[in-house]
Amino acid sequence: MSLRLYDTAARAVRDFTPLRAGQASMYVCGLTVQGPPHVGHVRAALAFDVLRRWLTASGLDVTSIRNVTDIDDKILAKAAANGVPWWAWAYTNELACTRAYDVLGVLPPTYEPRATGHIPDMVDFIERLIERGHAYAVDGDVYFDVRSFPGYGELTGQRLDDLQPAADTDSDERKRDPRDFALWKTHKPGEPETAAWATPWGRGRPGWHLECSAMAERYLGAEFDIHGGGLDLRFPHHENERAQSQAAGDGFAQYWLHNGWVTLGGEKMSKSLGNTALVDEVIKRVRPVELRYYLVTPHYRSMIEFTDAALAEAGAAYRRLESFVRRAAERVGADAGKPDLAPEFVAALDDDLGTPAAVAAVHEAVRQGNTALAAGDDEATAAALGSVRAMLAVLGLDPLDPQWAGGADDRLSEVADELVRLALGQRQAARARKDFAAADAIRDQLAALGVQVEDTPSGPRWELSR
RNA sequence: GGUGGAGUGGCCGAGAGGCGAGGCAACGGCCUGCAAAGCCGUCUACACGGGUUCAAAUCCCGUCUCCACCUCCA
Repeated sequence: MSLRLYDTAARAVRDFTPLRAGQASMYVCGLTVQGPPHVGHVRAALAFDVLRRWLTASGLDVTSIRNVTDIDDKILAKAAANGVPWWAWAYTNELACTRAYDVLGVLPPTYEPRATGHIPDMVDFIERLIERGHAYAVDGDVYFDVRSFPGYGELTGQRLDDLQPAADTDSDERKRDPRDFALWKTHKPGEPETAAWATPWGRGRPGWHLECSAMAERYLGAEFDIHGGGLDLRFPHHENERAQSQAAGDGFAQYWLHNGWVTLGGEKMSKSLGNTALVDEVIKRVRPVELRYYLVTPHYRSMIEFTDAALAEAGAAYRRLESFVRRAAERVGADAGKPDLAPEFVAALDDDLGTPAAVAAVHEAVRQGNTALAAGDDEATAAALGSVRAMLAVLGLDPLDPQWAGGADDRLSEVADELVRLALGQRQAARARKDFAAADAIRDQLAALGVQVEDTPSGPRWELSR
């Protein structure tokens, strides 16, 4: 395979060579379930969903792990503020995230572990770090000793002495270095008893970074291929993960991939800034598949500005592709044509997941398909249809995938189709006798109902206008 | 203070030394009874100032503007 990926650690595009031939392993940082997901969150999931689909399409057996962080300071704080148990708060939001992923066609990972389900793994991990001299316990807290690990900062090119001192207020005195970070936090008065687990250092809860190291090792082994997440996770989260795991003796990730932001008003969409567009809200205004197209079409490392106009354009562009697929499928059958990927499409995705050029290849195939359709060339139409559907499937955007079909084949829509055809029959009769006023009146009435009529060489067809 | 990004045509959004990505919108044409859809064509852009080169959006130097990370963040 000739896939090349941009590796944050190398600051360069590198040939992708899996550790185990024929297989690929990826760990993607999922969400801290402190609130419902916004568009930025799902962009990350979608970026790695496309990567996963492309690895699979390239013939690799992919194991994909995406974690859920279900215990942390903000979850405790927000749950308390809302008067519900922290675990209920976390689970409610986890379900909301899962719904958002599902509605956008993000394939479920091979496994989705939760931090709270892996406390023993974390305790083992901490013990290993202490034995190796990379961690120390103070009053029930355990810290990673950054000075003990010479490679600290290599992932993001930071030098320890250049970092702003951590603004951690309470525990500076007890740390060997201000940048030392918590592996384990002791239970504090006022925190729920249910948010504490027994350990050799006393009751407490895990620090944020540790869970990923422990869970990646459990499910993917000491070494694995790809570690992904949002750009904001590079430092400190991924730097710390890398330090922990390598200090503990693991090879850890071979490639580090980071996706860019979704911005709103020029600034990163984020919970703390409050400039978020929640997935649930957005999909009331646009179809989920159009939101997916908007998020998947730009390069995954680019920042994209979230605006209504951009979203509308993405919808229009997608409808062009969709329209061809539907018209071609009506003509030659949905499964006509071989699922051949255009060489430009393959080359584009192999080049660090170049979805923009890949999408351009899809549009080119659609243009050829439209020409074939207009010429009544069924063979060429079928070839284009097979190719377009296969390419869109890699991007998770095949309009005929059951994911996007949306309960179309129930009795009600059958009846609706018959009724529209009845009206269209009247219109055809009027056209035949050159009574265009009557014909146009029927078309206008249908349009008023949201039914858009098109006359094609093989007769009129209709669809709901959007 | 340290680290890393970005500025592209009316708009979105790629590219990263020479061959006009793609889409959206607009306009013209073909098709159509008229439309719609589709196809063809038009709109020759790369923040600014220097430099290197036969050739720069792309490399180098400088300037401006914006964003992000170093504290929780996809």
